[in-house]
Amino acid sequence: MKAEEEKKHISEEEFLKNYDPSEFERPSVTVDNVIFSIFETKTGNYRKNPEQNLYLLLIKRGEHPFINNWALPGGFVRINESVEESAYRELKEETNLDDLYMEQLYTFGNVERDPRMRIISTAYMALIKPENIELKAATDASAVSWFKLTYEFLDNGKFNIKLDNGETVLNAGLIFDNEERGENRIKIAESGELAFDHAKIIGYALMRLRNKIEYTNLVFNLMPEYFTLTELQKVYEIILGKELIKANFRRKIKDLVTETEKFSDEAGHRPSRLFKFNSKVSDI
Amino acid sequence: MKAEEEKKHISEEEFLKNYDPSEFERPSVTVDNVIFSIFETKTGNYRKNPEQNLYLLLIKRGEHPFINNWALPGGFVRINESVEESAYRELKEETNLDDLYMEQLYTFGNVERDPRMRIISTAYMALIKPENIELKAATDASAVSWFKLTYEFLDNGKFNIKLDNGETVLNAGLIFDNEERGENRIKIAESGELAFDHAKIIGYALMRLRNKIEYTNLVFNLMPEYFTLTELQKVYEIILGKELIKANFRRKIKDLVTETEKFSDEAGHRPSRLFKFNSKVSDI
DNA sequence: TCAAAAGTGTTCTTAGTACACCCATGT
DNA sequence: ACATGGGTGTACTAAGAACACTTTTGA
Repeated sequence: MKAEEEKKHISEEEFLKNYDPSEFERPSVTVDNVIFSIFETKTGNYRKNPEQNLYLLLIKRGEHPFINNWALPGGFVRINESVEESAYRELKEETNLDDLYMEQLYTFGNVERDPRMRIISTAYMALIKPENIELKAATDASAVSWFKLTYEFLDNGKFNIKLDNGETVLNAGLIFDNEERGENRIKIAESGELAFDHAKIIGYALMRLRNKIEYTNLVFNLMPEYFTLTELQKVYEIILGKELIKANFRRKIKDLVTETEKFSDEAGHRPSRLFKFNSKVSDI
Repeated sequence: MKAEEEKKHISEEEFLKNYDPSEFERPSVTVDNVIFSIFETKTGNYRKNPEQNLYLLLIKRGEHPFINNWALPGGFVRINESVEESAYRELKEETNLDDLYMEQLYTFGNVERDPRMRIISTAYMALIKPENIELKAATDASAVSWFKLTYEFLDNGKFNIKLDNGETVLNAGLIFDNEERGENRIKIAESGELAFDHAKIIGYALMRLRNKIEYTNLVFNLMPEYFTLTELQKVYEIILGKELIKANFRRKIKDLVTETEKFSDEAGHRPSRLFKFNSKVSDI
């Protein structure tokens, strides 16, 4: 590497040849993907806009442990792929998509988080555009399903997540504990048939999404190419969990979007101009 | 776990007994700590305040690979400790401190990041108060040293870091590439005798510190119990890399600090009131 | 006396909040 | 006609930026 090293008794090359990688007992490493998207559902009323909701992709486990519980899609990091490649590969296996946003969320490394053995898992958060959804059929006897995600904050640091795919409803309860550091800042009060510590991971992802939507252009990754400003506002409202005032919202995001000449029709009210995003923002 | 599982052919208990954890070839997992502190150096001029600087703790490697280069303190995650415990243990081994702030930074998982073997490393950023520094003597023939850290942004996404411990000067060059995702967003142009990808990790930590100082109370962890507002402002200025206007700065942080009845003396100018921090801010 | 830093006040600009109003559409 | 959402204006408040000035100290 550096000239001075050549002078040492053994060279780096020689050192590497003699290095024994089995010297340390190793944990396994997996990735888990928290995949969000926004879908809309038509309402009965011809005047009303379709209802938009936040959705999360889960897989029903076909094996022990946590058999028949729901889990985040993920898998083991292979020895010849980077952690990111691994997350991306798993994501593609589940969603068949290329055009998506992915960011590393957090690495969960508590000793007892998997009953099988010591597993450290790096979680990723992915956002995919609704127009791109093309869900792969369930593989190896395990079901894949999008769950509508709603959540509410309670008073004493508690935080409930509800996941509903039309058949199954999962209710998870989380607790913030500011006395704790790192991974244990969020504790699972009620796992609600979510496997492993995945309720906690989902909680982390939600918080990350909530925070970053305020100061980045993350939403962009949840929107189709053309969208109305009301649709955009609704996505913000869903993620932030509060209503926004239209005029103020529009002033705030006006530099992020570009007006087009297209309009949405098919509505029992005044047609709405379609917009596009015009830039990205760095987000380290 | 759940009642329905009991009905399955094999129980979870039985499943775990037969589970073979050696089924997958596993990467090794390490932690690396980016440990920052602020030290002050007296100036010759009796009127002037001491100069404050940002420092970073590095270890001189006594072994291949990267022998004689400087590296972040860290080590392997043991099979019976969480990743956070591991980072904390390493931190204590190096600094002997309890009272510190630590947060997970990022997990670096590129395949070729360690020439020995496949190593995934979870990096942590730690902030320690200058009053607490009690540096452990160098262990196992490797030197431990605080490096003064300065940095500058260049035009085309480039970013230079200079580390100086009085004897050795390390110059690292990093490049932001917004086309890339995740770990590869920052590339190493010049490693400057920093081992492995540690220049990149330091770059990540610096960016994190810069960003979070704006919307959290992280600085608190770099300040002594009592401090003047000018000292506090200087710490902000060092980390943000720009000068701030005194009156505006004081208005901005006025709710974070509490006035005390103490004053700093020993100066060739008007004595300065000492303040304390009064609250913490959550920072997920 | 004076350099250095402590400490406060003023003015202008920008961003955020709340609310009120009019417009266009399909049934 | 009318419910629904599209679209814009106004008025107030809070936060941010730039600058100017006074005060206090030790040598």
